[in-house]
This record gives sequence, C-alpha cells and structure tokens, in this order.
Amino acid sequence: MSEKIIKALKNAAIEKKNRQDYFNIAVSVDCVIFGYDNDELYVLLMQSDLEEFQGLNSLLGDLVKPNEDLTEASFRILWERTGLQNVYLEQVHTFGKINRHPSGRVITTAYFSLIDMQHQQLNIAEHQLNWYPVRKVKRLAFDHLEILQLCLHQLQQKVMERPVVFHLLPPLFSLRELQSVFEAILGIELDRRNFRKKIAIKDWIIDTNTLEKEVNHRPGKLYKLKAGLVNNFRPYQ
Amino acid sequence: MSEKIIKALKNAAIEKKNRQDYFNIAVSVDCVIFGYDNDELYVLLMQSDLEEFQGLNSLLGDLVKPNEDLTEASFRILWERTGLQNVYLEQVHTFGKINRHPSGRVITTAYFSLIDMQHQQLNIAEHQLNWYPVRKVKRLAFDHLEILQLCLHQLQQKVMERPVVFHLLPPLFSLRELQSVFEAILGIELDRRNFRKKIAIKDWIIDTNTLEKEVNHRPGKLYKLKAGLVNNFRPYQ
DNA sequence: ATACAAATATGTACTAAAAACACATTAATT
DNA sequence: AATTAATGTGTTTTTAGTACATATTTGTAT
Repeated sequence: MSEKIIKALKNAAIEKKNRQDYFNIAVSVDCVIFGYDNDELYVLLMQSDLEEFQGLNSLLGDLVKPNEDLTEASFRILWERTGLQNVYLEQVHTFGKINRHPSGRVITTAYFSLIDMQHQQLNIAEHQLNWYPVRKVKRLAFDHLEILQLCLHQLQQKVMERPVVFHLLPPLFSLRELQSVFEAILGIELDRRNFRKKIAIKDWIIDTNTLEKEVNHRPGKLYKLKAGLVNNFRPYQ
Repeated sequence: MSEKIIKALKNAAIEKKNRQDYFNIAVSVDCVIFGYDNDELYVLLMQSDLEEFQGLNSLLGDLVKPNEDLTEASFRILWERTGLQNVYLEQVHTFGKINRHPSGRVITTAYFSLIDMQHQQLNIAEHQLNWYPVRKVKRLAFDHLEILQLCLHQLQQKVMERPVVFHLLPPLFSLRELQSVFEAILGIELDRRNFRKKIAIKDWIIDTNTLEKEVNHRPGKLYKLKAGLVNNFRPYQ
C-alpha cells in the first residue's frame, strides 16, 4: 500500500462523494471459541436469526469499530457475549469473498480462542449461546463452516508444536486429561506411553505432587503448566 | 458475525448518517513479492513518496475495491504493477492496528507471492519498482517491515513441507539451483547429499534427461516439477 | 594430449527420534 | 481378600536425520 492509497484517502477526506468508493467495505471479526469436556472438543455457537439462515447456527462475531484494533474487537466480543477475559486468541485467516454476507460487503477476520469450559463460568444463557461438539457441526450460517474447519485445522497443526492446549484445561490436570484433549483435537487415538514420553521432552508441565480426587479408580498425578510459556493473553478491560 | 451486523447493515442502508459509523475502515492488500537470483532471495519494493516516509521503500499494495475479492485485489496489483499473471499467492495475516497508516484507518491483508524473476519479464521501470535482497532490507514505510518478516517466516515454515519454491525457478532447473533457493530462503547452508536424499523422498521433481548449458564446469542434470502438484494459481484476467 | 580445476553424482556408517509393544502398581469396590 | 479399572513406566524395533569421502564429468590452460 502506498502513495496511491494516500491520495485516495486524502481525496476521500475532501470529497464526500468519493469517500463512499473507498469506505464501503465493512470489517468484522468472527471468533471460533473452542472448549473441551469429557473427551470431546466443543465450539460455542449462537442461533442466527437472519431469514436467509433460519435455524442455522453461526459463530460469534461483530463489526470492528473505527477506533478499535482487530484484536481488541475479538476480545470485546468474547467479553460482551461470554463475560470472559484473559482468553487465548489467535488470528487465522481473513475471508473476503464478495457475496459471503447476504446483507452487504463484509470481510471478516477469523480468530480462534481456547477456553476452559468446565471451570470458567460463562454467561451463555443470556445470549442464547450453546456448546456443540465440533465433529457434529455440519452446517452453519454464512461461510462459517469453512471458517470453523480452517481454525480447527490450524489448531491441529499447532497443537504439538506450541503449548496451547492448556487453555482448554483447568490449572491442574492429569496426563490422562491432557492426552484426551490432544485426541479430541486431532481426532485420533494416541499411545499412552509414547504420548507421555513426547510431553516429557517438551518440558511444558510440572508435577505438582498432588493427586486427582473423586475418581472411582486409581487417581492420577496432577500437573500444571510451567510458568512463562504462555504470553498471548490480553484482558479486554 | 450475526444478527447484530445484519441490523447494523440494514440500518446503514437506510440512515446515511449511521452508515459512516460502519463503513469507515478502508481495506487494503499488500503483496510481498519474493524473487530468487544467484543464491539470493529478493523482494520487490517501491519508493514511498509519502512525506512521513520520505526515502523509504514500501510493499506493493492498494485499496480493495467494493466489488473485488481480497485475492482478486492481490492479483490485480501484481498485474497492474508488474504485468504478471499466473502467480503463486498465499495469504499470511491481516494487520489491523489503529494507527498503522498515517492517513486514516486502513487494515491490510498481507499476501506473499513467489515469482521467477530471472525469466519472467516484469514492467519494473515504469512503476519505479526495484528488487532488494531480503536480508539487507532494514527499514520500510508503514508496518511493512513487520509484514515482510512475517511473510518470510511463513515461507520458511512452509518450504520443506509443500512444493512452493518451484515458483521461484524456471521450468527446468538443476539440483544445485534448487538447493540454493532453499539455502537463500532458510538462511542456512545445507549438505548436498542429504538435501538430495530429502528431495528424492518428497517425489516433487522429475529428471528430464537434459543437461545445463553454458556453465564453465561439468553441467548438472535438469529437472522439472512433477505435474499436478501446484494448484494455487489464478490468472488475473 | 595431458594435466588441472571445478563442479556434479553418489553411498555408508552413525545418531536420534518415533512407533510398537507388555507388565507392574495403586486405589476403589465387592 | 479378590477383583476391577485405571495409572505408571521401559525395551525393542523401525524410521528418519546427520555426518562424512570418493569417483566422475566437463571446460580450460599448458
């Protein structure tokens, strides 16, 4: 982007008519909010009440405000719709097809977010949000299914390389739970012994010398994430 | 994105005043165009004639038109500025900081592109474009240095996994040239024997049973990319 | 024509990582 | 005390990656 834009913008500031030609694409963000519970990966969706998409669910999204960073907009959405702060967010892709939105030209930047749905208390009811198992989601409004699939794919790519899955778990977790999260995300079964070896090498977690409670079998050791490994947080306010 | 946007858009269509609140972010694309020549990775840059960035170079970019896909916009820029069609393009990231552009709110989606700068004939002169060795680029206008670095990083991540480097080479190339491209992108030296083994396993290239010409030493065999491996092309018109 | 220089071409031994696989241990339940 | 259902750990095998040396081909200089 360069002098061509500069001229366009300066002209736009002067000639109101021209302005319409350059400022007529709306910008939104959409959040794919992943959660994990009981060996299953979930995504948080809302009912679309748009005629065109009657009965379909959609991702949580909103237009970006003029004085708002893209990332800020995503944090705001999470805050407004779920009451959550300090959430892990990662940009994935920007979708820009001309007719992707029935009501006008809207480009959207997709983020995915990982939250501990078991222990974070969400204000789900008041915004008609619900958790759905990712593998059962077959249709969504807009191009949101494509967005969901790409975000899942990106998560799958990343999950063994970077310590991100811990955002889906409570602060203390067993190796069994950790393995289940990986299996839910990757959609495959893993060998327990090899998995533990791999995790040990990564040096992501610390043995807390405490044990699971309230399980009806031999309790597993509880681990926590090593400090200083995660920095992609940002509170909304 | 959902009913909230719908309402906003429908209101916007009716109330002109409101419209300004939603359609006041400009959208641009910026292209990081990589080329390769003589053991060096280059990037195509233009002079910024914006006062704020006097004497600095910038990437090639432009505002996205209301009736234009993001990808189309990138292909258009490449076509308009270089005369090239059938170029490899890949979206990398969208940059949305509020003050990233001195003349107004502009979010930009970055793409990188790989072209064969030795054999494609570019209309470089007429738009004051020049090739610069990537490793020597220390400053750019706007946030373009950050964009360049992220695109390079993404290219580095991708290069061993997917057959993309071939876009930087002519249709026939020697293993020596191929290795040099990898070395230029990754910024490290590779062992010739191990490199060849790795490439052989990937099954990306075919021996054409022809030899290099006009080299003042023993000529190497020429190879070509296997058919059907590349599908991310799109002509602009 | 011969020797030399500069590149291509290729194979093997060693090391590290990944995959396959089995048995002992703990705590709750009966 | 025996049973059940999980946790916890180690070894072998296979695969992939790294380090490394010599023969071959062509052009050039003598």
